[in-house]
Formats: sequence, C-alpha cells, structure tokens
Amino acid sequence: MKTPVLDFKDCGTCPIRHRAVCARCEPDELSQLDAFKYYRSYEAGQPIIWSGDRMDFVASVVTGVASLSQGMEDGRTQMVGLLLPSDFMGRPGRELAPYDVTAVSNLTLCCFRRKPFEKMMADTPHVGQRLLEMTLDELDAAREWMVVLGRKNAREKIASMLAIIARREASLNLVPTANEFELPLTREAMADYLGLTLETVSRQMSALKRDGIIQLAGKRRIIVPDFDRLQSETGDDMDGGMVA
Amino acid sequence: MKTPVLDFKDCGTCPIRHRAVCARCEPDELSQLDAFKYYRSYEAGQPIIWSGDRMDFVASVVTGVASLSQGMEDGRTQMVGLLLPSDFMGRPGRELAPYDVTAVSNLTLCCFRRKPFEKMMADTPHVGQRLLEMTLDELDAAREWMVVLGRKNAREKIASMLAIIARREASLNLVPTANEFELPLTREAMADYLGLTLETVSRQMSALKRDGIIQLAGKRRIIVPDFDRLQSETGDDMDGGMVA
DNA sequence: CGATGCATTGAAACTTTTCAACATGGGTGG
DNA sequence: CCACCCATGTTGAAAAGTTTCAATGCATCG
Repeated sequence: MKTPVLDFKDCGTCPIRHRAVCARCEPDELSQLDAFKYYRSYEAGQPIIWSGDRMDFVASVVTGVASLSQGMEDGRTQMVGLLLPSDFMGRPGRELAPYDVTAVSNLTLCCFRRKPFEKMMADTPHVGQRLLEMTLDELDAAREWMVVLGRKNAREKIASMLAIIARREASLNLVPTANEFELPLTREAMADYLGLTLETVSRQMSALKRDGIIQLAGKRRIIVPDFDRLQSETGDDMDGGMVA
Repeated sequence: MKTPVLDFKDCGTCPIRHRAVCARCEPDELSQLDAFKYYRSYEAGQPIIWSGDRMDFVASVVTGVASLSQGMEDGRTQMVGLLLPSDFMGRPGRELAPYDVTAVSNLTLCCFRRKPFEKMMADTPHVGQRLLEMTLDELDAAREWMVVLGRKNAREKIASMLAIIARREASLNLVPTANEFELPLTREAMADYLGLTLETVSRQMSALKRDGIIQLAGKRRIIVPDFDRLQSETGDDMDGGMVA
C-alpha cells in the first residue's frame, strides 16, 4: 500500500480550512503558520504517539480518523477521543503525551511545531479563542460520551455510536444525515470506544442487522434505511437531545 | 436552615483567587469584573439550572460542590461533571444550559453577567487563555472519567472516586493527600456519578469498609488509613497514572 | 494453499441490576 | 419529650445483561 504524499502548499485548497484551529486566520497569519507547519501521513493502524512520549508538535487532522486511548496496565483499554478531520491534537504548553494516539484509518495531519505555535497563540488571540471554542465542543462531546458509557446498554451504545458517526460524516459533507457511510473502526476499536468486549459489539451489530435497523455492505460499509429508527434505538430524546 | 450571606467585597480575601478564571487578573481588571459580578448561595440539594434554561451568567464556584448532570427521558441520569471550588460554570457565547446543575452541598457562586463577561474576554486575552487552560484540564478530567465509566468494575469505580475526591480535597488544602474527608455526595449521587445503581454503591462501600480500605465515621465522613491501599484498588497504575 | 487477522456465534460464568424488605436517624408535631 | 415519619442507606435473592472461553467462518496476502 502506498501512502499518498500530500502537497497542500496552499491553505486555500485545504479541506478543513474553515473548521480547524486556523479557521479565523488572515492570509498573513496563514503564512506565519506556514513557516513552522508540515504534513505527515500515516497508514491505518499505525501508532502516532505513545502515552508518555515527548510531543514537540500540535496538529490538525486533515483527512482520516485518529483515536486517543488510555490503557490500564492489565490490558484493558478505553478510547477517550476520536479525532475526525478538522479536530485538533495535542495541548499547547504540554510536553508529554497523556494518551496513545493511533491512526484508525489512513490519516494526514497538518502539524505545527509546538514552541512557535505557542508563541503565535500568545501573539494572536483569536487562535487561542478558536482553540477554546473547539475545546469546549470537545468537552461537550466527551460529556455526551460519558452518558453513553455510564448509562446505556450494549444495543444503545452501538446505535449511539453509529448515529454520531453518521452525523459527523454528514456534517463534513454538508448534508443533514448520511444514510450510508464507511465505518472507520474495527470491532475491537468499537469495543474500546464503547466500553464493551468485541464479542458483544459483534452480537449487537448482528442484532441491529437482524432487526433491519442497519444493513452491512461488506464488513465496514453501513447503510441506514431509516435514520429515525436508528435514533430511536439510542435511548436519547428524539428531538431536544442535541446541545444548543 | 439559614443560608449564609457572603460578602466578599474584596477579591483579595477570595479563597479561590489564585485558581479561578480570574487568577491572572490585575487589580484594575478585578475592579472591571467587580462591576458585573454578584454572589449567589444555594443550599445542599437545590437546583441551580435546568437543562434548556436560558443562562445569562457564567460563574466560579467559590465554596461547596455542584454537579452537572444529563438525564435520559426514561429517568436514567448520568453526572457528567463535578464542580469544586475554583471550577468554572457556563460557556461564554452559549444561551441555553445543556445540563442540569445542582448544588450538591451548600454552595456559593461568584457570578458574572454573561454579556459583559464575553466582552471582557474579547478585550482581555489572558482571561480567555486562563479559561482555555481550565477547559483543557476539565477535558482531561472528563477523559479520565471515561476510563472509569467504560472499563472499571464497581469496586474500582468506588475506589477511583474516593481517591479523586481525596486528592482534590488535599490540593485545596495544600497537603499531599487527605486521609480523612467529608464525602459530599449521597449514595444516589455517587451512583449517578459512577454509572451504577445506588444499591451497588452501597454494597461496594460496605465491602471496602469490611476489607479495611476505608472507615466510615457517620454516613459521610471517610477515613483512609492507607492511601496507597486505596489507590491499589482503583485499578490504575500506581505511579505514572497522573497526566503530565 | 496455508497462514494470518478480523469477525461471528454458542454456552457457561460472572457481575450488576432489579425488586423487595428492613435499618437508621434526624426532624416534627402531638 | 416521645412517637412517628420520611429520607437515606443497607442487605438479600432472583433476574438480566455482559463477559469469558472456545470453536468456527471468511477473506486477504504471500
């Protein structure tokens, strides 16, 4: 498999230009960023960072999906974040990575050397402001996920995950809901995301298929004939559910 | 019961002065804040905000404990945040509250009217910078909690909660670990925090007591004879566990 | 074509929940 | 002042849901 070599010399053609941490940068600020940015690509499954590693960069996900996960020493693993295009990785001011970061699918990052990025944040308030907005959104997402982990049963967990991925997929493509999409996770990754075993994930996927909530085309492509029906399996409030 | 009337005219005597969102404000900025701040107190158990309410203020917790929780319409509830002194409540730019907020213990808030606070954030970058730091810390805490919810068993969950509360208690009092502290939560609140039923919480508390990991003085006061022993019940790595 | 990695399915074991009864302990009103 | 009451907490036993262990299926890759 050949890793595609990216060559976005120009932020103007960047697919995440309007949603990433640089969303509100002016042309001169983009060229400032350009001075200390570089792209890196990873193949599906490759590790990007191990917990405890020194991290000299922060980055935006340009294409693909990455996971943040935390391991317990006896081997149990919990995914604590799923980074989709435009999401931000790393923390300004932090030397050591607190989580394992893995490329879930083929992935391209737009990396910024950490020190100059921190300097830019100090000098250019709206970069920090944008990062604050994004961090608050991530905190909301993390809290929504806490409800899934703490209070939903296995079927509701699976349905919730599918609904969330479908919605995010749709929002990237600027359509209301995606009724067909590629599931970027293995069964094991889903299990780590949902706090289940991979067998339970497999069983519940089969059950949702058997009940006609979803169809599978191959192992990874999901078809949702009726999004409301999927939504009603999540256990969430039908309408008011989403945060304002 | 009489609600104590607070009268911190002066930020100089404020117990959270050095940790809250205003930590890095200069005297002139504090007097700016003073123009649109006010204190409110609540008794243990009182609701502060219901999900969906209009929220015209943001606030710092001065004393006491508040909870953020999300309900599912069938009655299941998951606590998604526990706000201790110096923690920030509300989101600049957001009109409607996404969670129920409840005073867990007697509570005093230092409230700022939202609009002027937003203006101040725009004009005074370091307020936003401080809020970004605090939000990133909260995100870390939320992710740590996701591991607890997703991968730990009931005993580990209880031990984790006790260890975390003991540590936060200690850090407020500037001592390394608190080996005796007041547990501010009812069994039901603990259950909502941990994604368990209150019966399971009760059983595991009894088990930890039976095994000598903790002692109970009354219903709420917890004594931890050996903090390492408690820590070893959490399932976490002994030392490297804490994020850098 | 056999090996390897991922996924599915079954049955037994285990953990947590559910339902129900009982305990405790402060407060209130007789 | 005491009895009773209500909220909170504890404990037991059966039921339910999830995990564990084990076998099998299916596709891809060398």
